[in-house]
Amino acid sequence: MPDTRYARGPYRGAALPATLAPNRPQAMAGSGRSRRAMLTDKPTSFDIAQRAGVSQPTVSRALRGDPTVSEATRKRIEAIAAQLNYKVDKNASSLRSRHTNTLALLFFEDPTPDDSLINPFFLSMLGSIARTCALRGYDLLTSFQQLSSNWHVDYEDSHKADGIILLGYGDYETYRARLEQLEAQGTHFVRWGSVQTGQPGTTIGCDNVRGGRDASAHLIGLGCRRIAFLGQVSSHSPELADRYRGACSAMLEAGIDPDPALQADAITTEASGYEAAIELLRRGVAFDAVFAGSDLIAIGAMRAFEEAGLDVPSDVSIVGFDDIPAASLSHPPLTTIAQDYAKAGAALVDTLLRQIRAQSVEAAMLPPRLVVRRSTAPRA
Amino acid sequence: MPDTRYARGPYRGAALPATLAPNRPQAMAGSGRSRRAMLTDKPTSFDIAQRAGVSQPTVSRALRGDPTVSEATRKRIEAIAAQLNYKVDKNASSLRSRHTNTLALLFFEDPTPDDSLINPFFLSMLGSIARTCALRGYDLLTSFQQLSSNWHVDYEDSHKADGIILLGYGDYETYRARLEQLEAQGTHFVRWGSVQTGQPGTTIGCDNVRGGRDASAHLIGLGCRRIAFLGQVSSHSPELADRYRGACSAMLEAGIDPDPALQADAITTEASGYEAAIELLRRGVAFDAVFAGSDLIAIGAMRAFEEAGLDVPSDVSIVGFDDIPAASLSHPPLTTIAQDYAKAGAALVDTLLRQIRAQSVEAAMLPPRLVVRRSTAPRA
DNA sequence: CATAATCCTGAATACGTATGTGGCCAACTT
DNA sequence: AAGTTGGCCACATACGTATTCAGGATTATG
Repeated sequence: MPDTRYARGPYRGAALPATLAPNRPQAMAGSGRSRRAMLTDKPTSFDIAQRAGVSQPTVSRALRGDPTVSEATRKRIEAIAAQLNYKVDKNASSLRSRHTNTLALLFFEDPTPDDSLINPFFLSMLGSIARTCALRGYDLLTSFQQLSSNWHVDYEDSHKADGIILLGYGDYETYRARLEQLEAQGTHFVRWGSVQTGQPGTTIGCDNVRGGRDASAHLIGLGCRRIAFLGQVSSHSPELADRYRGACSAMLEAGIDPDPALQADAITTEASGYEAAIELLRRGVAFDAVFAGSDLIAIGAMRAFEEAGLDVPSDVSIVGFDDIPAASLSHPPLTTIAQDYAKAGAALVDTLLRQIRAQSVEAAMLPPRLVVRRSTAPRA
Repeated sequence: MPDTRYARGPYRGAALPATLAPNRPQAMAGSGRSRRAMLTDKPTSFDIAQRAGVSQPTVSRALRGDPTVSEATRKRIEAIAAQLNYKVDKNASSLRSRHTNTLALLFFEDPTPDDSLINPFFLSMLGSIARTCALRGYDLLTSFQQLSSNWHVDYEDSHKADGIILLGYGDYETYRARLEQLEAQGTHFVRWGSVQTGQPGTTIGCDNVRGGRDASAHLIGLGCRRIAFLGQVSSHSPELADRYRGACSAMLEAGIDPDPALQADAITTEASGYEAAIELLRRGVAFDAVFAGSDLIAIGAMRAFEEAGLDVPSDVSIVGFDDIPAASLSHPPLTTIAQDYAKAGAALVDTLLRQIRAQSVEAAMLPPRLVVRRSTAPRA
């Protein structure tokens, strides 16, 4: 096998024929370019350079605000660029500079690959993330995938994005394996989730323990003593487990012993919340309040209670978590622990950008906020 | 001014010195490349070529399934590429081939640039569009902007995307100007909205007239005779106007004369629906049913009616439009006209792709579907 | 067996930008 | 006035892939 077959470059060291010049010989002295139709061909930095009487590199530098270009030259170039409606070619720019000014958002929800049932909480987050990206001058690539797909490994390798934001619920064991893979690759990424030590990558999340504590404290303050929790508390959904833990600690502080019979598993869907409430009722244990692991669970539970003839809040007070848009539209409007979408999205984007720029990053927990609506009331 | 200053290419036609070869002289015969650290450097098609004993173009062809590459060669190349975890560089690929395999989604909502109040209908659409893009092998760039921004003109010019999907409500006059600008530029785009003749570009939308007719027919079938409409009917929001027109035609067919006093303006928010219902009550005109221009309007109206002591559906039946997730969670669950998100997203993406591929495209209207829940009931 | 058709591959090069380096000129130093 | 500094800019080139063209090898054809 000849060792020159895979050589880079056209001539492999042989002298170049004098009749061949590299790079667009037809554009010599600008004549070739001007023969082309300006209406169909987007202008390039060479076109701008030609009109401005400068070289192409000067155009590139001027448009990016490089201080080595004089003010007068820059102004002139900017004017011509605007006039010709010139836009920097993103692909060429990224190819040369090795960064894309684009972030990727991976949105996964393993148990529910159904279009319409995307958790509203994450959709609100998406809005916030998209807006923050725009403010920072970054584009956002969005993808909805199964957690088990290989989507995440592609994005940096193929230079589509400079970093990845991970958003979603899913089985935490699968999730963790993916995170470790990303970290091993050296991919820049941040995730939204339960903040715990010893996890791969950087996590931004709500202070779920404190949120759970606040929810319980609110109910206890209303005179409730038998507080049920609806939501999975296994290691597969760390957020819900954290919320439960916070709730328990508030109860213990108030001298209430958390009763395992008052906890029923549910995942974050309305249907699952409905089922969990039915299960709770079936057990026949007394309760005067429900802390639901999420708003969707709470809304499902309220439907079950209504069907069972229980009144919210006079028979049972309910607190949710997330403050999704539907929470204020439910009947009655739901008392809940709000997460600040705007801050959360900004924190995710800014942390990722710091990581991309090789600045120090650290996990962060955002404070939740109790929003009292009409699903909770003092005990009679 | 010398006329060679802006010339393309390094030598401006002079004979090339024999000692200089274009393109990576240090990579001659592969030696330069192999000196670099493989762990930090992503492999290129040259690396694959070297290991496979073929040239770089053959690698490029093989990985894109070009039939001129023999099966044996392709298999070998694919194996090596997989082993080295090689990924085609998106920027280089797009730069050379002049297409990006990326679509852009522009999401605007002019009156409400607020993060949290994004219309849930569009968020559901986003999920469907993202999923369809993934199925078609396209990436999706997402942006939330004001309609008045210049976002849309950038995307094709800077070669970030091959086409644009426009989604959102907003003042139709501003909107139309933007559409004309896009068309003049020759940008590939489709929009979701009211399908009308003589509009710039290609529009995909729900058959709003038929939806309005179905909603009214349903109410008439329940014995309602005084049907109010909540929603703007001006040319600024053509969808709502279409829905109203459909409602009126159903009433006329049933021998009912639409009463202008039974129409109150509202935009697509819960708050606006609430206000419109208050306004309707204030007028003191009798009505036995409400057709709301959207689910959010309907939910706001239900809140107003509850506060006014009116029972839904025994005092007044209500029909919404869109079937957003919250519609089934409201109290009572909302009868509404459903739009098929999955089909809508697929239609938008596929129409845009046809346009990009220079195939024939045409506007399309998707059939709506009446979903009866508990906010409507036969008149006593 | 010569010639044509076919198949496969390599050589050469373009895509449009960003950036390291060197050089020219004017404004300064001693 | 000779040397020195910055300020600005042009030159040369790399980034990694896709594509056109031409040619070698193989097979089909007469």
